Amino acid sequence: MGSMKVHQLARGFWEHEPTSLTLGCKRLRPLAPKLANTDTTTTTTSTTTTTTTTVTSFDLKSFIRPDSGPRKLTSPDDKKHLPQVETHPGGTRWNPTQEQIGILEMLYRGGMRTPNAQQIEQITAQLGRYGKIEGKNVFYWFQNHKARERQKQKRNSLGLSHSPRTQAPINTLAVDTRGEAAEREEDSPYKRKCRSWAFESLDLEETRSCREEGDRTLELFPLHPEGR
Amino acid sequence: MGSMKVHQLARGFWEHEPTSLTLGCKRLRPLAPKLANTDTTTTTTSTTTTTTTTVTSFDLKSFIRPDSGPRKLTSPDDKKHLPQVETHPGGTRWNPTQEQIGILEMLYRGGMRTPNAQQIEQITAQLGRYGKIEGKNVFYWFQNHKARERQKQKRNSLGLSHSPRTQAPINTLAVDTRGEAAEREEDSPYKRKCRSWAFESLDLEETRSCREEGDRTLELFPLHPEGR
DNA sequence: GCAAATTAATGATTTATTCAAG
DNA sequence: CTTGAATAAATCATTAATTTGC
Repeated sequence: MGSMKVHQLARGFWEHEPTSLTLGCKRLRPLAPKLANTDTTTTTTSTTTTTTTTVTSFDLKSFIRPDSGPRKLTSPDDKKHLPQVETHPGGTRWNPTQEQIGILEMLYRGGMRTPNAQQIEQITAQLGRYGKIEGKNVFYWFQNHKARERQKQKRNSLGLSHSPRTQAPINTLAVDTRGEAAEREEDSPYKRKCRSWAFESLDLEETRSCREEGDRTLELFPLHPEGR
Repeated sequence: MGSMKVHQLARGFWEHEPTSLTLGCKRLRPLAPKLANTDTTTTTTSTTTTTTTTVTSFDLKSFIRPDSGPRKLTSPDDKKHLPQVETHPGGTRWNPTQEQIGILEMLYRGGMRTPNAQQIEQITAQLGRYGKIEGKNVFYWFQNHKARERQKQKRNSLGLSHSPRTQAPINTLAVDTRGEAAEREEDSPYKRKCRSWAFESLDLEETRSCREEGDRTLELFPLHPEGR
């Protein structure tokens, strides 16, 4: 469940010791035909690794072609998933509970627009009490909410007040269903703050393959399968 | 240097154990006036900690207002940084070495456009051999390079060939200074892949304040000061 | 009443712009 | 003026609502 590992293995990766990258963990890609050209399989991800060869040097080939590739190989039954996609029980995307949304809206009304990493962590921690949630969800929520409030407001101001003015100062009374009053504030577009950041998931399959002990895979977030 | 901690403290945060979150590390927000009523405590549970008072409830106030706000409090000397921003010696932003760029361009020419988290890690690790670098740099590089190659190409096609055609098939001979041939490929805008993710930096000031031991702050990336 | 078919919301990504360090 | 960094806008893709036919 929601957890992140980032221990051993992660350290190895991120700290990029000048050594050979210790790609110790194989990464066996189930599919990945040997031909490898065009390939479009979507997901696959990975690094590819032309399978076998150990890898110790940079080996550019293994990087290119993030995904995509001919789906041959799988032959008959195709990618009808089923015995595959089961890795994560719940669903693919975050489905906020009422409490979570309530809190988020409160924060938004309070003036929060682009929380920084630390704030996101805390919010995530708190919201986690009401249901599964990750930091990225919080980040995205604010991004989306901000954008949509903005466009909603624009629509309104254009919709029922013909004069091009009355843009900023007046708090549009054309409220929608929910009270979404406070929006003015000092939204200040472009403020050049620091931004939230982190690398996530990777790919379920791959990560799985690396699993040896039971807790040192690399995943900052509870990698949700979504092979999207 | 480039490393990420994410150990002790981080685990506590991200895993959001239903317990009290142990926000041992203060977090004192310099600003954030005391007003605050409206409260709406909702949740309860720790986190936050408006400065001194221990705090045990959600306390939204401490979240809002990522930054900005009346900078009173700090009183005289202000946030003139200086003795503060020193955490990272070098400069603020990544300054790629020739080798790093060479490799990145190779990858780009090889067809890589939007590497996923795992790829970014590996690339970062390798490029780290030639100089300080973080995953976000790699991420941004690809993003920027892709965008700029695109606009450059557009400029060219419009600039020196009037016929709206000759857009795709021909490899524009109007090369700029550097060889940037391969650009065609199947760039496929919008592919809905999985994306890289991670939370970063936070804020120098705040993070610093948390510092107690010497290595268990929360920062997935070597927080670069840039108080931007 | 229910379940497939549609539509409305909105979570998640990618692309376009903008800012600013060097 | 080049380009790393960050934000905003545009999109895609799911999921929940809502409607419709039985």
